[in-house]
Amino acid sequence: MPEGPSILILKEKVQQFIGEKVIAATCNNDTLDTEILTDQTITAFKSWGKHFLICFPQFTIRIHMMMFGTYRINSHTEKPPRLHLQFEDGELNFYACLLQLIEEPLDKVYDWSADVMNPEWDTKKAIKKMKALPNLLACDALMDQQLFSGVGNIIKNEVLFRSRIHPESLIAAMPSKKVKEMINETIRYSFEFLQQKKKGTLKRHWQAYHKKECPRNHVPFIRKDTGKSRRASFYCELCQVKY
DNA sequence: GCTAATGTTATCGC
DNA sequence: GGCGATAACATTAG
Repeated sequence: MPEGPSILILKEKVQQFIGEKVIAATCNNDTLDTEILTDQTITAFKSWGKHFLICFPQFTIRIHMMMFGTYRINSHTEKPPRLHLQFEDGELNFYACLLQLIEEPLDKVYDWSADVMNPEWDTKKAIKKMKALPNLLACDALMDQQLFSGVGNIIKNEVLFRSRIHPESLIAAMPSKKVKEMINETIRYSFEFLQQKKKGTLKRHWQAYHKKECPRNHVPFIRKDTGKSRRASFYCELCQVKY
């Protein structure tokens, strides 16, 4: 279900529960002791990349949707939710996700400047981190959640196509101007993704992801599992330069 | 009915 | 112990 932008949409949709007290909570496996949630009041919803964070006064619940995670707000499906939060007036349900209790302060756990959609995003820091990885490929860099938290396979493919970079390019071989261009496009496209996802027009505007041919010169796209993660890349050998 | 897919973590073998 | 490769998990549109 989610790359970073989809988590921002979730965060927006649950704003009504801030300040609400959990009157009951359940978990359909034993990955979280939900007893600690009873009578606790939600102080905030936060996100770091693909992590969705439900904040309580003394701790935070981390939710990761993986590939197939879903949620329902003030409704539920026929299946028992992984996490169910019952409020006086409403309910929140999460399915097929990973749950984790965080007891440390979030600022100690998360580097907010690594989240491509966070206002604290830090391009210079990202470049510095990439320089420490001499064999890093562009496709792996974008998928690395420590470098570009929130980027998934869709954003990766669209960014590489739009900035005309071959997925198997060596970051260290790219001119610094090109690296910056890739980073700027990552931020820009992530927000475009957000707007289009909200409008329901996301798929319609894909230029590379799952596309058959290059919209620039109409040659067939190469589809190849690339990089350490071996995730599918869709790219044009004519216009995407391999550094 | 089968396949593939927006992802991460655990485990195995070297 | 560290590394990479592989398996495991879980959902649903097409």
